[in-house]
Amino acid sequence: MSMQRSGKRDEILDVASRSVIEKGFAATSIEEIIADVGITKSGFFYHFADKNELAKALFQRYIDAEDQLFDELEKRAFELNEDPLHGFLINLKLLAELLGDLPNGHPGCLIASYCYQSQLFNAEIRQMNQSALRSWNTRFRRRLEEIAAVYPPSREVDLDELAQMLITIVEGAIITARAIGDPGVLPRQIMLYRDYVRSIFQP
Amino acid sequence: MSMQRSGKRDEILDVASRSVIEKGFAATSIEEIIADVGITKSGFFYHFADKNELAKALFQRYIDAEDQLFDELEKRAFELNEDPLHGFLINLKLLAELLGDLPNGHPGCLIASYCYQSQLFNAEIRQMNQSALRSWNTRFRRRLEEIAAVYPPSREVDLDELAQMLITIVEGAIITARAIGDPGVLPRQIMLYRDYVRSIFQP
DNA sequence: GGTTTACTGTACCGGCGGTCAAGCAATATC
DNA sequence: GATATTGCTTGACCGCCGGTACAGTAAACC
Repeated sequence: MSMQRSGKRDEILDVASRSVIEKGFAATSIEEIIADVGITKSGFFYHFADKNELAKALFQRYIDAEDQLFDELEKRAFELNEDPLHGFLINLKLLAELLGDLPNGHPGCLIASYCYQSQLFNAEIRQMNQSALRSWNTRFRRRLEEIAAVYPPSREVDLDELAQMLITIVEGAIITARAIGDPGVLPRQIMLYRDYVRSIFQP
Repeated sequence: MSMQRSGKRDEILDVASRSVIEKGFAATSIEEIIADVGITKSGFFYHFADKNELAKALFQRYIDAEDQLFDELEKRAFELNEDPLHGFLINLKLLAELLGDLPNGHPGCLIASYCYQSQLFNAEIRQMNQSALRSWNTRFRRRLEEIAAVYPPSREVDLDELAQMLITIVEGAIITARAIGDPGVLPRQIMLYRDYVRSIFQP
């Protein structure tokens, strides 16, 4: 009986993460998680003080994974074309493909999920949510500023808002995709955004 | 003591609707609703067989209100300018103003709220969700088709996807607005969509 | 005057989030 | 080889909440 240190904590996070994305945080019961993991209730509360602490850990995990994903996509895109505009357009194409290719569309976004149940969480988690969104916004805005420096925009547009538009569309598309049961919405909407960006910088 | 017929049912819906938009459905307890309304638990279950029936009624109410709102905005817009493109652009402007003007930004969208907690609800509600989104999509696509008939698009674009983009952006903007605590996101994102539409039909 | 409508009152059930105290086996430290 | 620490288990318990069951009641409608 090999007793790996702290093995159950990760198992809890794995099981909980799947359940939360599928059913939402509120509908994910601790009793269900511990049954899946094969652990007792006290075992759960040994690792997490309460359900909020579980939410926090899940959230941090999700944000880190998304950050890494964005990093990799950006890197691959700009390896293919180092021009700021065309690199970004490739980046968007890769993003569209990735989000369209996942098993059943995108698994859903914890940001939005948590946002709609914000009263279930404390200020700390809402703060994490906010700073994650801001950091993604900054990431995309910087890319857009690099583009604008080389390709003067055909009409005046606020680059911060344009960066926010990508996040907005991804969040919104996840919702509509789930609601109408068509995972194709996500890649198609990203491609529309891509078309819009191109129309601004390369009319 | 004037006993108006079925008065409490509406009161329940009013109170519940406020709470659901603010906190989410799961975090809205029946006990809290009945305390606010000043009713007993049995009184609640006289009107609604279970919490799911409450969700259904709230949802139908929300969809009807949104439908009416879209109707009015459209009517006002096309009274100001009957050209399909300019009428639609005014329609979007009015929508942006309305959503930016509401007390604390938009109160939130039940569609998305329910979407992220879909396992809490039964197939009937998911069906309502789906058909509401489809009908809004059709509404906007028809407008875009009328525009395309007069203003041939500068580049090929799927009008159904373009219609879906508006819904996607509104849903997404509600989320980002809430998450970063800036109600201005909603009108600004709609105005970006407006700019995109104009760039397609009137480059 | 009888039925229907719109509730109230009371009592109860099971699931869930959460708490508390004690114990125990494996590992790390002295 | 004793001792502390880590990572749990066992088990008992609390209060809130969704939901059920059923009897009663006052007004409104026919």
